[in-house]
Amino acid sequence: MKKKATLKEIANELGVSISTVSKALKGSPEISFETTEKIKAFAKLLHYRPNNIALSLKNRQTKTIGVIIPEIVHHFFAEVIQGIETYANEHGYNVLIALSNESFDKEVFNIDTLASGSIDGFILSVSKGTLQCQDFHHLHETINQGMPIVLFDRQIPDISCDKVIVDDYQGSRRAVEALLESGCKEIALITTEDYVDVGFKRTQGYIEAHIKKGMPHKPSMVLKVDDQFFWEDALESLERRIEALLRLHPCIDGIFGVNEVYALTAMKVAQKMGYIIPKDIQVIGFTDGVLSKHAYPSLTSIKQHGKNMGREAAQMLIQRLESDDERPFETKVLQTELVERESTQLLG
Amino acid sequence: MKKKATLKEIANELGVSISTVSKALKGSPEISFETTEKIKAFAKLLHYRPNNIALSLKNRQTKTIGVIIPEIVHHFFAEVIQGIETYANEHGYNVLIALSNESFDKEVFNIDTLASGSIDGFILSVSKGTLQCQDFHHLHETINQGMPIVLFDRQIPDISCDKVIVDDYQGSRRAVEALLESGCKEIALITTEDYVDVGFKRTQGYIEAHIKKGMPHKPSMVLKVDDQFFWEDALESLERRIEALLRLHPCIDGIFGVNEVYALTAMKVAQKMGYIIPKDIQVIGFTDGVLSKHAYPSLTSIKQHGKNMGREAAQMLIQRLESDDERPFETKVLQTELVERESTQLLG
DNA sequence: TATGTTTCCGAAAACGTTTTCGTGTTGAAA
DNA sequence: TTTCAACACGAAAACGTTTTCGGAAACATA
Repeated sequence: MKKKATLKEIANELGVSISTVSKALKGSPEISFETTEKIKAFAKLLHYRPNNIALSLKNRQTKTIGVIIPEIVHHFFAEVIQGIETYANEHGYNVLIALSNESFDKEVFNIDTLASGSIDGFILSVSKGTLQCQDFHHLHETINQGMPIVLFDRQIPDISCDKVIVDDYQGSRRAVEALLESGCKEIALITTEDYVDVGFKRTQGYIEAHIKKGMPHKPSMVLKVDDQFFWEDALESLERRIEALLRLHPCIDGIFGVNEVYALTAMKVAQKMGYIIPKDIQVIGFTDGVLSKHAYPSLTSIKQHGKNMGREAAQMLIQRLESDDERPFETKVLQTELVERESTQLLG
Repeated sequence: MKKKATLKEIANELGVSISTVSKALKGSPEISFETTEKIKAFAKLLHYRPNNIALSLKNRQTKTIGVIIPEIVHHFFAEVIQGIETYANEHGYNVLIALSNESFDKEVFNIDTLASGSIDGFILSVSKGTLQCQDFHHLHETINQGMPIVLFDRQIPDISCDKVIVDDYQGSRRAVEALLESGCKEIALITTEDYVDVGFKRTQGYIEAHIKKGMPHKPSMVLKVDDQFFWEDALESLERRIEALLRLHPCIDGIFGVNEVYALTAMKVAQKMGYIIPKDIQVIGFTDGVLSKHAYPSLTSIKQHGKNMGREAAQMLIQRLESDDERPFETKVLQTELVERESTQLLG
């Protein structure tokens, strides 16, 4: 590896001072035309590129915000990042992304490395690993250290920072209500274990919808899937469990999946078993992503407006970065939208 | 925003020197036990976190590699990043991701900001915008500046750096040959415009397969889609064009899509028109991602081994970073694999 | 000639850290 | 008492910038 050119080298070669080089390169009127030209030409020859890191050392800010997400394949996270990027770029900030891969250790590591100089603030969605071990010391440390954090999507209590979340409860309730209103009597729920906050809330919405409509909800119609590890045959295992559920309850005429994959897999299993979608069984998923759109039949789902979420998060962070007053921390709750496609026959 | 604690502050408060604080915090035996304890306690109180940026200024390296990808929603890119991360972490490097959103300007901007201090080297897949305007000055500058680059997936000629690519030509040829061998007579191709390198190569493979098998290939069976802009009704437009193609050639009994979405959409349209997959029409897609797996019927496709690609890229980059000798630049060509699922009835 | 005003440039500090090389104090061995 | 090592700590340089301040030279004015 060649080493990089510096102001000092240019200055030495040309027999001028470092300050002169710096000013010339910035086009300062202090420096004469000839000197400026000479320096610029030589800098170009050496492929000089200023070292911003030295700069941020001086300025104590990097104009960069760090985003840490648990997973990159997730369409929802991709949308959020789009939203963050758009807003951040409009306001002169750059965005850097790092992955936690749902692991507590990697989350801590990434926060540590980024927090120490590379960025001005964080936008992050905590990993499942962190949610499980309930260890938030890294977040507290970062906040105490004076670096603002905005949490999105996955909620955690007892942490003092801005948050943007989706109204999972409402969204899920409306979806299940819509199914009930369109005539479904027996709606299965495919959800995660309760320690995943969003899974829990969506489950709550499912239950509340039944209560509100005066319908009974049977716990045996709820399938809780532990998706902690993405082992090889996770999908097959899921399919088998769904098939068992459908065999056990032939009366099922509606399925609500707490995410795209659950809903889609359920639809696939049902189709293989001979059910016609949406005639025999109607299906709704949470999180509106590529899978829903490209499925056959395409999947009715609850859209989370990931871009908005990203925008909101970026806005909250940048506001806090650029003001000195200590405003109280906010929590923004974003509403969802029911996008109807071919997997349902809803009313209205 | 609170300001961050520094060594100097700790030193002043405790009436010792900066060097003493630094050494104490690092657990140097030079410093007495009591002093060390006192300093550590106080540092904790102040939520001190060392500023790595100052360090990388000294060391002239950051142990971080930058990855720039055109899009984040793409499953293939996600896999590549997984591969990069795994290898990089194993070798003590951190990974930072930035997005170009297929835009030339953003690619340049990201390279500029990252290149100036934050990272030691790049792994990147050039944006479509860059491919179109054919302006590679930012890459040349970065390389000349002494920062190594590894290009992956999308090829560009005349640029001196390491590259990792998929054998698009072979992969595509094998897929089409497999279709022909299983009895297909009329295979439609859905591909991109030729300026997208991978699209072009996959098209070549399609043509060569026909030539090798002594089958005629009709240009009218090839649908070239311009996917440069993801405008609102891109999908509907694609569907209409595929439908038109199928109506024009009722004899079509095989479809090869140059990516997941093309193949999947084709399958969906065919199903809507009453064709049974794979009995009436067999379908294969390039790029094996989530969509293929979750489709119904699931899609036979050409797996690109994104993780391997990421590993290879990371390995090449780190090797170059850690050795001084100027090895000649390499280009690694990775083979593909045909993953058979439900959308085909291949032989053997 | 003496004074003021440009014009052009350099010295030096600052940012936060690590590290090398002192230096002063102790205690022990000669 | 002298000599030496061990110990505990500090001073200062270095990394690459920007910026403030100052100063020398050239020129114009009185």
